[in-house]
Amino acid sequence: MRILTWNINSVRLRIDLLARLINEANPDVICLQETKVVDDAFPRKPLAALGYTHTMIAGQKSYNGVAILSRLPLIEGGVKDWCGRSDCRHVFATVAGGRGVEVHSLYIPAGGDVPDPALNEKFAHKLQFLDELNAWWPTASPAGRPVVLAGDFNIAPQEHDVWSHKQLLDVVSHTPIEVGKLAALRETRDWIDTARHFVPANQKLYSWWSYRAKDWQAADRGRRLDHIWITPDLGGALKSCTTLRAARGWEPKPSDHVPVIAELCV
DNA sequence: ATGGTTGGTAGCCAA
Repeated sequence: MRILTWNINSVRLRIDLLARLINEANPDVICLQETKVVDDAFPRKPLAALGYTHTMIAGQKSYNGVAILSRLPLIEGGVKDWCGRSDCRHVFATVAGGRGVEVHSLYIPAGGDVPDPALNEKFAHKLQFLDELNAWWPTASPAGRPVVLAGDFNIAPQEHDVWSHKQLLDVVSHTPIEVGKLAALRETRDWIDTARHFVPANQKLYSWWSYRAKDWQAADRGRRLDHIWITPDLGGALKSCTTLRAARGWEPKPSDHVPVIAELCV
């Protein structure tokens, strides 16, 4: 089973790039973030024509929005709300058949610009969101069920998940407080970071490059914000994890995030 | 030190 995650930054604007991605990566399950569309206007028809007839979608006007698209039937799915908001950042569903893998598409708040929760409500929201996830995961989903947690976490946890560790220590996405909370989240289930399972910690690895750079490829000031985590019971099934760096240059109008794909023998 | 771009949607807000 090939599971892909992508912050698509508008599913309607990039439906043709999504078709290209499907053609190149051949995923069975697709987790999207920042779909930016209400459910009634989600482009279901072109995706059904490509074989993705099973969907779990939570969207709203203008902002956020997550989805799971699958070739295999989805069962027992739902939407999770955090921080008392219904802002469409988390959907989940179990993929029928095989080992019954539970897949989550997650969009953690970006957190604004100022890395101080007392001065910046968005950063406070991000930290509270992480605290609530940390409290929930130890009790979530039935024991014994394998889980894939995929999405835009908006945090680059390791030194070489950013272009300059020193220069980004005070930049939201790489500050010690949020990195610490993400480390706590990893401990809730002993999650395996699938990308780093295959790429050594001393090697740079990014999934996002800002639109603001004149030449993203030349500057290469990226961050690894997009992740696919799996529970340890899937460790033996993990065959590969690929970050599609080339997608940052796809025309027209690439997303600022690139897809990440994990391959599991389940 | 600062500003740089993009998407959704109609004013700026969010990333």
